[in-house]
Amino acid sequence: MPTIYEVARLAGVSPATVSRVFNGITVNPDNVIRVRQAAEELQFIPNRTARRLRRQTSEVICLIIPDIENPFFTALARGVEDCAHEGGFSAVFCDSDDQPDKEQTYLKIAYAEQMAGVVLVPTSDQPDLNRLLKQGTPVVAADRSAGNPLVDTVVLDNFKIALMATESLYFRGFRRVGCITGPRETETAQLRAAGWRQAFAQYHPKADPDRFLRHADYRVAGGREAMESLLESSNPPDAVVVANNSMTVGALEAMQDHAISPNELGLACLGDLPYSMLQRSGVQTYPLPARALGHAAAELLLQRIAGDTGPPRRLVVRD
Amino acid sequence: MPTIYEVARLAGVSPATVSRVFNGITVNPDNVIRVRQAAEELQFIPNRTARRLRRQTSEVICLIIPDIENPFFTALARGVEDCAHEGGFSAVFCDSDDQPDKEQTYLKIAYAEQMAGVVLVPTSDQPDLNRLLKQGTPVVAADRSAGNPLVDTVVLDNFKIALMATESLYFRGFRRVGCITGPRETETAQLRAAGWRQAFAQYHPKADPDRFLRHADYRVAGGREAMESLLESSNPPDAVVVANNSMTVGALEAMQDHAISPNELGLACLGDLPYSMLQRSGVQTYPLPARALGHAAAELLLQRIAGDTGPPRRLVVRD
DNA sequence: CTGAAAGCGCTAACAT
DNA sequence: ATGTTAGCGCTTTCAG
Repeated sequence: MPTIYEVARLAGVSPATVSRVFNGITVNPDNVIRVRQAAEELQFIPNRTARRLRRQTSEVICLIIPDIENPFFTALARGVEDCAHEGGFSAVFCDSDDQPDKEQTYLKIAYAEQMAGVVLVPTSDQPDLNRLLKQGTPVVAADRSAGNPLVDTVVLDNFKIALMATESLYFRGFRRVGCITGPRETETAQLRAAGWRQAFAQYHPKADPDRFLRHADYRVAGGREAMESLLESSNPPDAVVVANNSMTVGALEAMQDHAISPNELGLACLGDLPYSMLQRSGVQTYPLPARALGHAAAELLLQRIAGDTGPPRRLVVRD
Repeated sequence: MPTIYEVARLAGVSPATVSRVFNGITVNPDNVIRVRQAAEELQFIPNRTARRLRRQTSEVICLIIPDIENPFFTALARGVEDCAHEGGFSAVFCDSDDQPDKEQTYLKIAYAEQMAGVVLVPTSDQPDLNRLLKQGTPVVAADRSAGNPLVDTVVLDNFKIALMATESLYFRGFRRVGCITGPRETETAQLRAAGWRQAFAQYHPKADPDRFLRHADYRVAGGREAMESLLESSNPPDAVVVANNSMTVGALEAMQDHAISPNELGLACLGDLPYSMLQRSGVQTYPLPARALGHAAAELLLQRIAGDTGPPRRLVVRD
């Protein structure tokens, strides 16, 4: 591993000059050339560890997501990566696997590795960000808030998305639109349910919405059970808004078991179905702009890294 | 950011002792306790950058995949992450986005960041691994080889998987099984086609297999076009082996356009279809053990990191 | 078992 | 514009 010193010797300059060349600081053009040649010859790449130790920061940002196998989060990751790239940063991804302690581990690593910043899709309600923030490493919460008033948050307009999906089902002529949303304690699930509630209340001011609402776990099996439960209720809905892609698949399975087609029972799905197959199944999908979400979160993060110290912001990504 | 020195002062010992405590080196139990307390009090976390600079290596391994939105690679990532975790390492993921220059960038970063090792799913034929290898950073190629006889390689048995998928279609009674495989220059695509060829030749010793084979790009649209092309040929197959999940979706779309059901035209898909929906569509799927592949690759990598200097190995993951 | 001290490779004052 | 030098925080000889 050649160092700056060897390059300096070969180029006949001081190490500082080599450093300057690699940091774009004004240097005599002649020397620039000689340094570049020497570096080329030695296959020199600046050691980032040393640089980082000296500078106390890196050019790497870290994205922590709860599930690397979920297309929503990988699309988000793409957005982060794209933005980081545009800004001259690299992005690395970590999978907290929906486990708060793994999340904590990766937060520690981000701290100990002196990452330039962190985009976090929180899996725990109160991730411990103190160390990171105290050290001055900016953190942006994406998709859901981190339960910390100090960190920036970038989210979707979950309420409105659900509201519109519900209304569109009514416009299509359905009469009683139910809802399958995510876990009770999850912010996005609450907001999506709230959006549905608003539309529902408008059409059925006297009805009890809870009879047409189910909480599930954002997974296929949960969606299936929830749909079963709705179908078996005394006064089943004739259409359902499902709060994410996986549960929609489960819902479709349940319908298939009951030999009900999406034409009879209307279905609106929040989030992309990864394969266009399903789009053809008659299910109305409302793609969530996951990539834009990631991009916006990273953009805000880069601003913070660049020194923006304004008050914490809450951004809503519209598309 | 408290340092080892502050902990040392608070604990009334030398920095070296603090270091030893954090590295599991024998230290007087009393001192261990005092150090731990002091560290706790100061919220001390050892600075990995400094450690890394000193030790010239880290406890982080890096996985570079060509597409973070492809479920095959994310499953592979999970395998890597699991294995790293078991071995006390952390894993970070990078997305080369199928672009050789991005791949190169991330390889440079892995070098400059002194990652402990790299699992690479190569996107270019000849990624430049010299620096990494010269420095002694082990690299394991996963899924396809890196065109470098010096690096370990962990792959699936693509030939056999395709062979078996083809045969199973014949067993089910189909008479002419065609094949849609990946890009001509891609190793996995070649091997899968070869597996199909072998079975095909057995049933049709005199036929020209190329009339029943299509190369596409491993994507939905490509699969669709390939299926169109097969359907419109003069003597279309009555069943098709499709070399990956995305192309299978495309193939199904084409069939839907022609109002052909998977019962009339048999379909075998290499790789999981992410949503069980499709499993119900009558398509026979041959799940690829992507997670096991990632796990095996990481396992081999950790062995190398631990000092195993045996000759380069080529592992075939069976399940 | 413990401490002192050197040094990993780089950057950023400070001088020149 | 360039060189000298002092660290960044840690680990690891080397003495004791």
